[in-house]
Amino acid sequence: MILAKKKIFTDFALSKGLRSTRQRDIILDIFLSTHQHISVEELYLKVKSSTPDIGQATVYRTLKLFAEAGLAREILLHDGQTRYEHVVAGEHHDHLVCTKCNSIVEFENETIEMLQNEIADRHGFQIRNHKLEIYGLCANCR
Amino acid sequence: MILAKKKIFTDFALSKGLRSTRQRDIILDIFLSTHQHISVEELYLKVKSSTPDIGQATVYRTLKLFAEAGLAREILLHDGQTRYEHVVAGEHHDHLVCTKCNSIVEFENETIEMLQNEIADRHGFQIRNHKLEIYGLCANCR
DNA sequence: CTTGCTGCAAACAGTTTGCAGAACT
DNA sequence: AGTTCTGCAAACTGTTTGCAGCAAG
Repeated sequence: MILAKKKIFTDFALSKGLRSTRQRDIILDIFLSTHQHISVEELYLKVKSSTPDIGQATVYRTLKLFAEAGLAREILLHDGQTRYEHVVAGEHHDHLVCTKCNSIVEFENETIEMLQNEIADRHGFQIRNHKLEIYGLCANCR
Repeated sequence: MILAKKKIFTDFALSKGLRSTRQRDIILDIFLSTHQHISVEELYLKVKSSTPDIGQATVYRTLKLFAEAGLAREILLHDGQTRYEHVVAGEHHDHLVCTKCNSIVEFENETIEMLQNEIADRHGFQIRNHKLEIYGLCANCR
């Protein structure tokens, strides 16, 4: 929910002594209005077209903040760009990535999550987050 | 097994009409002698110290060939470098990555692999490979 | 008024590429 | 001989950073 996310960021900003600025508000709004895995460049273009005087360094800096605040997550695919996706509390989805058309299907699987916890426990490892990507051909491309 | 890997590459080279060169042999030897997830830079340094006249462009180009030949796999962690790991036929391991000390523990889990196949089937997706990384704190760092 | 934030441009890091000469078949 | 491969350096791409001015508290 969008308002909830804004609150997460406000709280984070408060706890870190960060200022609330026009740029951050705009970038957050636009980020929240996107879906899936947006690259910094793509987001920058959207921001630019709504508010041309925002620079891309700010977009980079702001997305890092979002990630730190826990409302976005960096993901690395194999296209040389850093992408960000929304973090939804308590939910975690993984990705089927088509290597031909680059489409991405998200899925969730409780059992896999559970197994991961078991594995982590066995190694004395404390999970912060995880990433599962399956590469191959999607239904259309095969 | 090292000889088997060399054969994989020889066969691949043959099928693609690639030449066998001193550089590729040396880089392959050194790559096979490494463990875990070596970055191109690290490998280049090893190569350089054994054979100073090999350039890093060649190392980059050669590692791509290895990946194409199926004996290495590119992995992206969050440190801005592309790393390569060995591909062992029929085996697939995943990673527990410590976000503090950057250590990596490998693990394997049959059940997760199975579940992945199910999920892919359900989406009409044909798996080529996959990547599961769990981030958090290792036993030493927590 | 103080300090953090921003835009700009320059700097950076990792990777790729053009090209002339060397090496393989 | 013909073609692929290599080393070098320059080019590129995505990202980060220094700094002077701007804006929030």
